[in-house]
Amino acid sequence: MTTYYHYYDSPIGTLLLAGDSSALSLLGFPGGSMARRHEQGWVEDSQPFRQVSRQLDEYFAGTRRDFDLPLAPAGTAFQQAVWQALTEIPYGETWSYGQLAQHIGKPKASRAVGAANGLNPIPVIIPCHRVIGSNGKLTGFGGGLETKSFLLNLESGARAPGLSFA
Amino acid sequence: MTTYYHYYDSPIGTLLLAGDSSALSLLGFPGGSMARRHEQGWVEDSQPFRQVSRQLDEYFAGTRRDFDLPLAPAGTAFQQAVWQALTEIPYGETWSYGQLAQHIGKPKASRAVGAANGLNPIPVIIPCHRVIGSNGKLTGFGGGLETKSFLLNLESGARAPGLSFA
DNA sequence: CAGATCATGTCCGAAAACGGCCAATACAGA
DNA sequence: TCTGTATTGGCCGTTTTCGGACATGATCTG
Repeated sequence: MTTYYHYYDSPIGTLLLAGDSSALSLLGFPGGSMARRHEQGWVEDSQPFRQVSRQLDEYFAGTRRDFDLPLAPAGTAFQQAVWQALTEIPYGETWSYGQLAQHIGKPKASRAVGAANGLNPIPVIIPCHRVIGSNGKLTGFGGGLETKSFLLNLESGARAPGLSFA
Repeated sequence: MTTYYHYYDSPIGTLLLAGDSSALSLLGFPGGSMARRHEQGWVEDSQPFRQVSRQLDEYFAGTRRDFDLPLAPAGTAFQQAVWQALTEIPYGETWSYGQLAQHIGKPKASRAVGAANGLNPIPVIIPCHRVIGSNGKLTGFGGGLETKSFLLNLESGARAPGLSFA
């Protein structure tokens, strides 16, 4: 099965898109601690990512609230459950790791949820940025906390998204 | 890639042959400690094993001393090296595990060689039975020591192969 | 309020266990 | 002496096991 990839320019930097002809399996930040680059054997081709790119355009423009794309993130059953649950967090809302844990029927697995969250292969589209600590702190994000903050601001409808941490 | 299998009757019992359309990757004894059976998803078909069967026929009849077949044993680099070296032991000869270790350039790895030997996926054809202890004892064989003895007797040209252990 | 405790799934590195070994000893028997 | 048979300690790759570390949070203790 051939894996295709394509670099997409966005307000939060250049993003790596990758997947096969039927579904997206990876969205990576080239920089930061979770840096991902295309691997040997992958084929550069923007064609399979036309839908993805369009919907990302709309999302960053603020005109799209939900993604409608075939996704194929690879992970364990538990991780799949977590990522699935992530897609059920409404645009603009934030849940705590504990709430997410409850939502998948494992109330005490909040920490494991955090770990699974950190391994989300398709951030932004699978909105792991909508999960924050129960005390309101952002606590972590593969693409950097600034990016997490940016996304939350974007979704909050702020006219001029700042970098308000705290 | 489809995996084919076929059961082959031999003087040392029924043998399981398995592989893809291009190479043999497994020869298993259905009984004994190292018992192997065909797995789910494999396809029964004697066709891919015509060459293998013919050469085994000749080998057991005593009219073939070397096999000429495409093999694809799966294993680590070290194991591959050991199995490769095995094929260089002449018919009828026996080496010690230490000699084999030397032959692959790791004189002190005789013990590791023994372990790799025990994982040989294609016994008989890859002649792991030609390796014995430096003191002359047979020490071990997946298909049972009797089988190992039988094969060595066969290769020694004995008219009526007995089960001389000692 | 600041800290300690515990529960949870997964990954990763370290450490230990486990063999189809072998050469160097130590001894018992002739 | 000269055998043959146990015992010991070292050697090597692979597999298994184990202990932390995490994008946490409710509860308990001082």
